[in-house]
Amino acid sequence: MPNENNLLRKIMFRASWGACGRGKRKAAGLRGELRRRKLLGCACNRAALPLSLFGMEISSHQSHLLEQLNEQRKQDLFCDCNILVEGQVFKAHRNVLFASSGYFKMLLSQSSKDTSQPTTASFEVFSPETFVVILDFVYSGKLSLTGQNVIEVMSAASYLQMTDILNVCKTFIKSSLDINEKEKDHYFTLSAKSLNSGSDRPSFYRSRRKAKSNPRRSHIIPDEKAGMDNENSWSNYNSCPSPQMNIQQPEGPITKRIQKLGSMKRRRKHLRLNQGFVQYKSNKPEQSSGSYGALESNHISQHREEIYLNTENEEAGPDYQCERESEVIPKRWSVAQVEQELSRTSPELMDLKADELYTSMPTILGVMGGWNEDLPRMRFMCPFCTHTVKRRADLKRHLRCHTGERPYPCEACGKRFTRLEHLRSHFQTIHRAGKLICRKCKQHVTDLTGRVVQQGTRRYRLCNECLAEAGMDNIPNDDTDSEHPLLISIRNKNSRWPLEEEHRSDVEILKDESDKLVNQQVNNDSADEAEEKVKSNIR
DNA sequence: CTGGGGAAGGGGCCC
DNA sequence: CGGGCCCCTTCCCCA
Repeated sequence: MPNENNLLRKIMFRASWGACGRGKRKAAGLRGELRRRKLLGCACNRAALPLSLFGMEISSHQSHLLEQLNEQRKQDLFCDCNILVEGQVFKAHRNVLFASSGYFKMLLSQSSKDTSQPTTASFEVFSPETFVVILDFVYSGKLSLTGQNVIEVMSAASYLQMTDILNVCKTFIKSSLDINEKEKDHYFTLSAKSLNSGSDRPSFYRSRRKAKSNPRRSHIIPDEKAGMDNENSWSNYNSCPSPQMNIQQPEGPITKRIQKLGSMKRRRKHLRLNQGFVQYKSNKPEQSSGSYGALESNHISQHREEIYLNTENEEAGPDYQCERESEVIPKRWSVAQVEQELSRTSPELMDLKADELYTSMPTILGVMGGWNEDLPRMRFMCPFCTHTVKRRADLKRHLRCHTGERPYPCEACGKRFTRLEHLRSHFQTIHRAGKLICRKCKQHVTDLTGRVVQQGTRRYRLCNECLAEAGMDNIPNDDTDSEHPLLISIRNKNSRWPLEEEHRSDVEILKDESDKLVNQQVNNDSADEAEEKVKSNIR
C-alpha cells in the first residue's frame, strides 16, 4: 500500500500543475497505473480533469476516526455526556451523539451552552441492553440485530430518531416476513411446528454514513416477488447504497416476532415514560387518552402496524419525537407512501376518514420549544408531516389534508371540501353570487344597480352598465327563490347538507346538473362510488 | 411568458 | 371540542 499511496500523492502533485498538458498526461498515465492496480474506482475513471482528484476520499479515514472515538469512549476519554438507562450509566461524546441521533441533536442543541459540564440524559423507555446495541452502532457502524432484539432496537431507534437503524430494522423485519411467507408457501400452513426455534445469530449491519447518499434510495425494499428467494432479496439489500449492509440472514419465525411485537407493545404500554434531563426538568404530562393497545386486534391497527413497519419515511428528520405511553411510531409518513401502502395492503382503508384515523392512531404529543421555560409548550404533532398544532381538534382537522377526506360536497357542482366553511364560502361566491361586486368592472353592485347572471353552475353579478354593454340587460333576473324538488330530496337524504337557507335560489343551477347531482350524493355506499370518492378526494 | 385576480386550501385562534 | 372567523399562501385561469 505505501507504493500506492505514493502513487496517489504523485497524482495529486501532477494535478497541481493545472493546465499544464505535460502534467495532465503524466497524471493520466499514473491514473492508468492506478486503474491497473484497481485503486481507482469509476469516479476517478471519469475524472478527465486532474482538479477533480482533489475530491478523492481516503476511505479508511472515516472508519479510523470512528475507531478512535470508540476507543476513547471505552477508555472514558473526553466523554462529555452521561446517558442513564434504567440506572446504568453510559458515557459518550456529545458530538457523536449529536451527529447520530435526531433526539440528541434536538436535545443538545437546546441544552446549556456551558460545555464544561457533562450533559446527563436518562431513559427508561428502553433497556440498557438495547442501548448498548445502539451505542455500539453509533461508534462502529455495526448493528447487532437479532430476532429477539430487533423490535426493541427499532423502538429505541425511533425514539432516538435514528433513521439508519430504523430502516435496517425494517428491512430485517421485512425480510423475516418474506422468509415466513416463503415458509408458508412451502408448507401450506403457518403452524408452530414449521417455525424453528434455533438460537438467534446476531446479524451485522454496517451503515455507511455518508451525507451524499440519497436517503430515499436506501429505503428501497426489494420487490416481494424478487424476494421469494431470500438470499437474493438480501443481496438486493446489499446493493442499496445506504445503509450498506453485510447481512446474515435474519432468522426466527415471524409469528414469534409478531408475538413479541405484541408483548413489546403491552410491555411498553406499562413502561413509565420518564424522560428527564437534569438540566431541563420537563413537566411533560403523561398521555392517558385512548388506548392504542386495545386496538391491537383491530383490523385497521394491524394494517397500521404494517404501515408503521413499511412506510416510515426515511427522511424523518430529527425535528420531533412522537410517542404515546412510550409507544413509538414513525415521525413522518409521506402521504404518497401511506396511500401506496394503504392501497397495497388494504384497499378498503383508502376510505379511511380522518376521524377514524384520529381515534385509532397513537396520540402524537411532544414538547416543542420552551425548554428554557418553566412550562414547555405542548404541541400535537402530525405523524405525516412536521406540522404541530396546539389543540387536538386542530390536528384532527389537519389530518384531513393527509387523508384526502372531503366530507363536504357542493351539491351544485360536485366539488368537495375539507371544511364546511370552505364549502359555504365556495357556494356563496360561486353559486350564489354572494359577492356584491360586478364581475366585469369590479364596482359595488346591489340588486338595484345590477343583477345575478348565471354561467353554467356559476353565478355572478354584473352592474346594469356592464349588462347593457354585454347586451344582457333584457335577460330576466336569475335570482329566484324557488326550490328545485331534486334539491329538496337530496337535502333530505343528506343530513349533512350545510346550506339550509343559503342556496334556496339555485333552481336553475340544478336544471343542467340534475343528473350529475344524483350521482354526487354523499352517502352512496356502492363500491364504485367509494372508489370514485377516494379518487376524487385525493388530490 | 408574465402578472393580476379569483378561488381554494390551510393554520391560528376565539367563542 | 366543534363551529366559525380571519388571515395568509398557493394554485389556476385569463388577459
